[in-house]
Amino acid sequence: MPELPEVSYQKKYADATILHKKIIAVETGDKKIYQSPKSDFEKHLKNNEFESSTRLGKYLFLKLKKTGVLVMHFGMTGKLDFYQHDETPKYTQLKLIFEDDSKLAFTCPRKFAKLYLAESVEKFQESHSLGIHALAISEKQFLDICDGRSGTIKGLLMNQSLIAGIGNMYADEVLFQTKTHPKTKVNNLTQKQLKSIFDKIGEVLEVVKEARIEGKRVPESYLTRLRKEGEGADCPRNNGKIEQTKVSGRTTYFCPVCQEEV
DNA sequence: CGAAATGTTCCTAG
DNA sequence: GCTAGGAACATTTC
Repeated sequence: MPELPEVSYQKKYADATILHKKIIAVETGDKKIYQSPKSDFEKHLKNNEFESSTRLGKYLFLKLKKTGVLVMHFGMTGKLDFYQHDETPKYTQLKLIFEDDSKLAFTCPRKFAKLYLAESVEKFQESHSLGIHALAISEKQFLDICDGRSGTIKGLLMNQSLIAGIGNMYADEVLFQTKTHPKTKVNNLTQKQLKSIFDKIGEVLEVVKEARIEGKRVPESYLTRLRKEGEGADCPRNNGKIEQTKVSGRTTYFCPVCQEEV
């Protein structure tokens, strides 16, 4: 459940289920998930309640009524599961039991997720050198970030310390929508191309976010939905066959006809 | 059986 | 400091 649109879905889910309910019990799982001692989590969460939630990049922040914030990073496979029965879900790493006997499980089979306790969203952003939230960035901020960079555009889009929230799938989508080859060096892109990439970041994330929240599919014109078909799938614009390569160490899908290499 | 999977971090090397 | 590439992490799924 990892990139910004999926985290938006988790935020909506949390808002609809767990706010303003007293936590009466806390059960913790694998130590590697916890970025502070597990006893701290138990101490801070028990007899407390969540007041509100915020999202920054791929992180979800749950503000506690007493003090501080519970910070969630979903890794590749983390998600929230709210339920009222007695069976603890598989792969539960954190379980909270509320006063009304409802429960929240934070599950993660691959255990790449992380949980933190922080004083505030701002302090966490600073101490983890998180960049600007991908849906809050201005065109000028984006152009400033691009200025003087020598790496690939895909690497830049996925760099969380520059822009927070874009991962492998939606970096590919933005570059497909702007007909940019993922290996293009940032300093070889014109201002006009960069502006178009900026526009599509907002558009792609909004469109996918809506789709995730509403439980709808992403548009037919999107590359995202072809990822599972892999190489050889037809380009949504009927221009060629989708190819696969590696950029910045990640599996990258693109259409060699639409996204010509420079 | 082997490979790959929406992420981050750490290491090496240029 | 920036960037690329690879490995590691742990488990499921194809």
